[in-house]
This record gives sequence, structure tokens and C-alpha cells, in this order.
Amino acid sequence: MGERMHQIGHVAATVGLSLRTVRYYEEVGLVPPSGRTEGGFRLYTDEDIERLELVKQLKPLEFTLEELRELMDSRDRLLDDATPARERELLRERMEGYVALAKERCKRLREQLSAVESVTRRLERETQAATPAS
Amino acid sequence: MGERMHQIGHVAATVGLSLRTVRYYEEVGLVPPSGRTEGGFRLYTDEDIERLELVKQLKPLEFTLEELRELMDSRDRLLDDATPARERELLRERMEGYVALAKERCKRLREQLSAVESVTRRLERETQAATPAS
DNA sequence: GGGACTCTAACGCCGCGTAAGCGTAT
DNA sequence: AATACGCTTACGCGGCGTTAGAGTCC
Repeated sequence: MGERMHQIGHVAATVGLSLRTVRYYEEVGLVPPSGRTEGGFRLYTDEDIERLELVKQLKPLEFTLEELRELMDSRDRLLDDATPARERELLRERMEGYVALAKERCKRLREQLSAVESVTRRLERETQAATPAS
Repeated sequence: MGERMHQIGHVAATVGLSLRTVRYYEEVGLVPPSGRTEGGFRLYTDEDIERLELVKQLKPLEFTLEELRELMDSRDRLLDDATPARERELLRERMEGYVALAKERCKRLREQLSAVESVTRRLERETQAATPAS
């Protein structure tokens, strides 16, 4: 199987995260590498990279890494066909909770955005108005 | 002069910050109280409160408190009629720099917002799609 | 064997939250 | 004199940035 593995530098550059961050995400169990070389180098699959990308996209929602771990794990299990139906229910509820949370954060972000845009305009006006008769 | 002073609890409640945060903003020189009682209680003027509110509005732009301090100080001096013209030029440039930065942050926030909205929709679809023939 | 890449371990930083123990206001 | 409010000091935490020194890949 053509499952090429990538080392951390390539991964970090591709996803747009620092080496430190990628290592830290392993440390907290968020995105562990699928393997290691004999010498100890981390090895990531393409799926690992996708996971990192998803995490990166979810970060602006201000979830803690702990929450993101739960979210990602639930999602994995939910998308896995081998997961039994009784477990699926639980997972779905969890995911729905996170989705609801995400929507709220989106709403707050929209509000913050317009607030911040208006205060920026205010600063700009004040700055320009502060030019005397020059 | 009817300059009433307020103590920290009132101020924090009005602006919507924690006591700790208001104290911390003094600690870093961002919003020092205009006075103290004999016994050591912090006393804030209405202007101090406005300053705190402005700081709070600017926070989502991800400035460091250090930057905010510079920004606020420049603004104060710029809005002060007593500031000499030679200094005003410098201040204006600084403020323009910060305004430019603020605009970039706004742009980034807009991008992040749409990205986050789309990834939220994705999560929602995946969650719903994961309901089998029930 | 040389250069690029990676490893672990450790400390540092920001922006506060959270006691603990004690003083002040009214 | 009671009660609410405030004070300082200090430690803790999340999410990394940043050396430092040694090992690995090819």
C-alpha cells in the first residue's frame, strides 16, 4: 500500500503550524503521529495531516485542546462504519452539543467582528481629525 | 467639581471585566486608577471607565496589552489640545500604524469567520449523515 | 562524513483565575 | 459591630516560543 509517511517538518509546513505546536498536539493526545522511525522521528500519514488541518480550522472557535480532542475522537468514531449503533447515539449527542457550541461561537464572532470594525473606524476618524490646519 | 470617583467593584461591573483584570490593567500601566483612598482603595473617574471600555472593545483585535498601552497613550496625547504640533506628527504616524494593523486584523477576522462557519456546517452535515436508517 | 533534519528536556511568557489572609468603608 | 467590599502576594494554567545539547537521516 502506497501509504507514504511524512516527517514533522513537511507536515508542519503543509498545515501551517510550528514544529512546537505539532509536537504539543501529540503531547496532549490531540494528534499523535501514526508511527516513529527506529531513531525516534515522528511519522505522519496523510490522514494525520487532514486531522491537523481540521484542528487548525476549528481553533478560532476557542475550544480548548481538551475539547478538541473529545470532538475529534467522537467524530472519528462516528465516521467509522464499524462503530456499533448503541455507541453512535451517544456520539451523535456529543457532536450535536459541539456543533451547537460552534454555532454560538460563530455568532459571537460575528458580533465581535462588527464591534471591532466600528471601533476601528472610530480610531481612524479620531486620528484624521487630529490633524490641525496643516 | 462633581467628579465622582468609583471603586473597583462598580467599575468592573459597569465595564464587564473581572476585578482581577482591572487590577492587572493597572499593574501593566494600561489603565491606572486616577486615585486612591487613604486606606488604599482604587478610585476611578468616569474617564478611566471610558478608557477601560475602549480597551475592552479593542481586545478582540489581538493586540498585546503592551501595544494597547502605546495605542491608548498615543491617542490620549493626540486628542489633548495641549500637545505641540511637532509631537502630533509622530503620534499620528503611530496611530495610523495601529489603525492599519487593526484593519488587517479585521480582515483576518472576516476570513476566519467564514472559514469557521463553513467548517461548522461541515461538522453538522457529518453529524447528521451519521444517523443510519433509524 | 557532512549537512539538514529531528529529538527530549527545560524554562519563559502572557493574561489572567483563584485562593489565602488581612485591612477598609459605612 | 457587623457586613460588604477591597487590598496584596503568590501560585497555577493553557498554549505554545525558545534555547540547549545530543541524536538521526541519507
